[in-house]
Amino acid sequence: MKGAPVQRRRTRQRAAIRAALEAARRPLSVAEILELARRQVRGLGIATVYRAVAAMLEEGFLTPVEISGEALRYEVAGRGHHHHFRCRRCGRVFEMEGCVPEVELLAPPGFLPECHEILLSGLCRECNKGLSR
Amino acid sequence: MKGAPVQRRRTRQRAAIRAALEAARRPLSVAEILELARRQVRGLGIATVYRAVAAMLEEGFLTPVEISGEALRYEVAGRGHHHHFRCRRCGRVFEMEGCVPEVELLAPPGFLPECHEILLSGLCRECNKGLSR
DNA sequence: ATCAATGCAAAGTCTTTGCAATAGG
DNA sequence: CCTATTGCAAAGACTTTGCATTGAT
Repeated sequence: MKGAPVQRRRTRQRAAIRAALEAARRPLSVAEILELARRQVRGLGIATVYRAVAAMLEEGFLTPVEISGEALRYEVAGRGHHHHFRCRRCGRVFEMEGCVPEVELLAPPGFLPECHEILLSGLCRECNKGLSR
Repeated sequence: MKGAPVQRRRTRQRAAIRAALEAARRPLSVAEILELARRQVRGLGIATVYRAVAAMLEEGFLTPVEISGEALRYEVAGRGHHHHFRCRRCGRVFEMEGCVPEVELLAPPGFLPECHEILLSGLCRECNKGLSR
């Protein structure tokens, strides 16, 4: 159901968007991407970000990270299985390594778990430090 | 900063909304609440659902359940700590008992986890049964 | 020279708000 | 009666789409 792979073109906009996502090392929302990428491409339009993100998701460069109610975020794909930590103070979302596969044992009888997501919330290092001293 | 507790009134609309949430035994989205509650109160407006949900959140009757990207859902509060299972086939979200507190050990050094969410995805009992036979 | 990609503005969604009418206490 | 609540419609916030123009190849 998927036509030709569509030939992409390298544009300043998409390069900036890609760079922002790679540099961030954490999931970014469209608004965050726009803000960061605009530093390199002034006048960058929000629609362009949405379209670029859609294209990058399609090509598999990005993966959606859907954090609780908040705006959908995107991160560079292929970083392997991992989870996230959201800081309740600064609102940023960070990647965490490691996993606790046993969580799938929580599934009720008859249910078939195929994958899982773990999200911790609290204070990130910076905010934790800032408050405690 | 919170004025008087505000006196609530018992209306057919809110009763229907409350009943829908209690009967469902699982987190419902605003759209789901509207659909279910309309069976009892025809002409129920979506704005009323939003306002009722907001009021119920404020009084602590409901808790928001923010499942990955999808619409925010709400469930009756006070059922104790638990997690959720989302069926990728029928889209419903179920409650799961139990917990794996060790997940908080995943937090990076310096980070202070305060709470966590675990979401399993896969097939619910009905969908799993339906497919395997 | 092509046509993918862009920027702007219009169009959609979903959620919130304004307001006159309704109805609970 | 008083005013919280409702339903409708208008207003917002966020995302998608249409289209003429730009720019990568």
